[in-house]
Amino acid sequence: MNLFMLPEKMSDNIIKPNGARIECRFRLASVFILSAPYHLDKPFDYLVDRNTDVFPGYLVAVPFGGGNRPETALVFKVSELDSDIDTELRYKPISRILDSSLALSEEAMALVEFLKERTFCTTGDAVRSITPSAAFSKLEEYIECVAQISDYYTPETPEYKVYEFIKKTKGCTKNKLFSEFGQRSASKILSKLISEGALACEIGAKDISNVKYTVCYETKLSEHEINSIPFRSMKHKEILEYLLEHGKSEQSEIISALGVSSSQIKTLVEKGYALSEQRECYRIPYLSSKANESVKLNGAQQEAADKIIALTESGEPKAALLYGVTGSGKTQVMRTVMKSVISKGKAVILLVPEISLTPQTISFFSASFGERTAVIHSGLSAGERFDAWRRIKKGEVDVCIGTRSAIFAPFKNLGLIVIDEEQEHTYKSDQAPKYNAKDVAAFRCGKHNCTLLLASATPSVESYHKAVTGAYTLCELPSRYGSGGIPKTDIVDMRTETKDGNFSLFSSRLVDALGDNLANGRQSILFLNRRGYHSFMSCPSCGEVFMCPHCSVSLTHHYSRFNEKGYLLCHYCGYKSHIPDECPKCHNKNMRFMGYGTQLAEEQIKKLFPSARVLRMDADTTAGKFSYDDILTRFRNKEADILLGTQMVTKGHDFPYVTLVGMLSADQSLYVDDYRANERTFSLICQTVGRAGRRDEEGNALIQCYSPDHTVLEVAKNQDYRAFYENEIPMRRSLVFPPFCDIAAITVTSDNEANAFSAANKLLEEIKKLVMNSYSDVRLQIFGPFEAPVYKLNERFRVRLIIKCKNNKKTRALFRNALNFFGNSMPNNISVGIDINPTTL
DNA sequence: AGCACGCCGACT
DNA sequence: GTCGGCGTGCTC
Repeated sequence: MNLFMLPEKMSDNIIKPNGARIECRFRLASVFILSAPYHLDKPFDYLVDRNTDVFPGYLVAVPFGGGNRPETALVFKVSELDSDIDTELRYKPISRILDSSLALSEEAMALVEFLKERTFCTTGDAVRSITPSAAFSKLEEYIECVAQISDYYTPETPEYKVYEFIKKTKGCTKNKLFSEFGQRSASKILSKLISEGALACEIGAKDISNVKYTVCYETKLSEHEINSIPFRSMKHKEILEYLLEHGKSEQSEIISALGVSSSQIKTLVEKGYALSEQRECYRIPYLSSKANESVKLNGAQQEAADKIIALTESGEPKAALLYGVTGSGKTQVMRTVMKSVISKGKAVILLVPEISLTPQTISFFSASFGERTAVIHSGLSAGERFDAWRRIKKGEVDVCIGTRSAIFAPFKNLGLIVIDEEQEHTYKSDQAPKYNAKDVAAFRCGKHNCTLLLASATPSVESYHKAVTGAYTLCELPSRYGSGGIPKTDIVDMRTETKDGNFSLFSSRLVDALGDNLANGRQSILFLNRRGYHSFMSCPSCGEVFMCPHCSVSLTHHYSRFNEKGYLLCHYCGYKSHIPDECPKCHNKNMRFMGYGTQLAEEQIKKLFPSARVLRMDADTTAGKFSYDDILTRFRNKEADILLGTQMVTKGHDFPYVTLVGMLSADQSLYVDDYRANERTFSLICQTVGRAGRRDEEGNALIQCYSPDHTVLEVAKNQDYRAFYENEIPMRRSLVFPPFCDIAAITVTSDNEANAFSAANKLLEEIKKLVMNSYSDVRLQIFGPFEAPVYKLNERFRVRLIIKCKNNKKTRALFRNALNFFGNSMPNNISVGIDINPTTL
């Protein structure tokens, strides 16, 4: 039985009497439907005409499902079809081929495969992240009348009415019919009339209208000829003179230069005095104009640059870690290496954290590389993103500067990938596909035989470990650039402040220092970490913080229906504890949850220094598109005395007049529910302290905290990364945290609490079974199921399994297997997701 | 995920 | 009768 549309000429497939087959008219294209959910993300085969050019990587429109609704799909294989009518009838034909300029290259296909394998995402998720998917046109079904409706239907019948409606409406879409006649009856009538041959359905895809054009004009006339024309309007003469002087010019240029209108220029074209031309144009958000100032590298910088350049010339995939404290001149080294690679005709991707992608950063690099620079970041409009992508694909660009997603920039000849501030968590995507740009970078380096350069003043423990163990080449920049030296850093014990009756956010020392700076007309930066939505519990008098006895991360407060106070939970192993009435160490009954915000700090500071000009910078004040940069510029121009903000203030902005930096509470990042708390705190302190005194004046840094004896504070005070690392690595090893394992967070979500838990338990059983049987060589340590940190979100309950594992092929196969166990029918609205090495739990 | 199909109760 | 709600099952 066959319900599909029949191929038109079945006679082509007749088998000859001697048994030899005539070459089939069709081939078979195996495709993935881009909108398919995980369990439907498998190959579907469609017929494609033998004479049509279709190759793996092409995007096509196909009819899908019972209603044959059009779907965009990715072709991954084209194969011969056995010319057997029965076989052929099993497939539907492809509707159409989408613009081949969007087709995925061989490397792009490999990247799709990579993302699917590593992040458990669907083909659609992968394709959307590596192509400018906004360029995909929407598919629509247009209904047309192709024959007279049968006399059988009199004008009163609904069939007749539908037919007439379509006849009246030009380009009637299926949705329009549905809204007019109701989905149920309309679709019934539609399929009836289509099968009777009166109507036909065609899938339309708007071709990429996303390309923007500008009009250019030029003139072939000489000055003499222009002068001899009897112009009615002097404007016309001006325009021609302008064209004579400037050569081929864009319409917008002429308009703004001469104050003329476009119709005046068009008149000249009509009269034959000027020629017009459509030129594809790009929407480029930032333009570089600054001249390239070349800076001489110092000895260590030159040495590091030479070492890395040698790697790029090896013709093999290599990786290097460029480590140097704030102000040691990493950027100069990066730029030198980039220049060297580009001079050899290769392309470079430079990834920076979102927050550092300021016009200053962009122009620093684009000044060196000029017009052949593209910028990609999340704030781009769909059109801008598409344009950048096309320029890169056409080979018009040597450097792509951008945030996470820029790692997919479609260069064909990569020579170098640089990841600045490599420890930043923004390189990990927290939406599907949950990839880490570092992993993608390593993969692409393998494909292109190019070099991966990670740069940081405070490398991640994982990366430094790789450098120490030899997987990465380590390049160190020891000395601080300039004569300022490391700022004088002091730790302020807030416990004594509390004992002395000072309950404000500012210690008396910080107040004094701020007052001095104000009096001397110098600037100060105050940093307050407000990361995370969960509060940990601590004792204000002795600084004790409740930690998980098994994981050395702080316990997090959760609400509970059974106990009004709630309880404390470890997000790594699920350890639960009741909320204590008093501090177990000093028996203080005043235990409290930590956490306060920038607004409170701003209020307090205005009370302390009514005349001070304060700029606040956090997620709230930087909501506007350019407000972030605005604030930084205003501060740099000395329009304020104090810059108060969250992590944004710590990034590598160079403020020459800042001599004082204060961290209001360094502990806030030390006791978050994360095994990387130490690493983050160290990094934050180093970066914050680095803001002070970048020029010749000595800077001062004050670090306020409740646990001044903590090792991390001690080593961060001296900016001693090596000491931090030596302290951290044995802890990671003994507690089994990365780099000594990988962490898979499996989240089961359901609108029903009990269902979520039972599904998580089923999944747990399934994983255990798999480990017992065919995956006996996979070693896992499983925790849970327990409530996810955000237990209830959007009326859905989230339950977690945390699995320590080794992220390799076999382990991923096991997870995939376990996921497929839920397989085709996910019961009761349950969904499951895996995040490997998530940044936040 | 969508969408059809089928079963059921409510209603012009 | 028919419209519209929801449960079930399928998608080349």
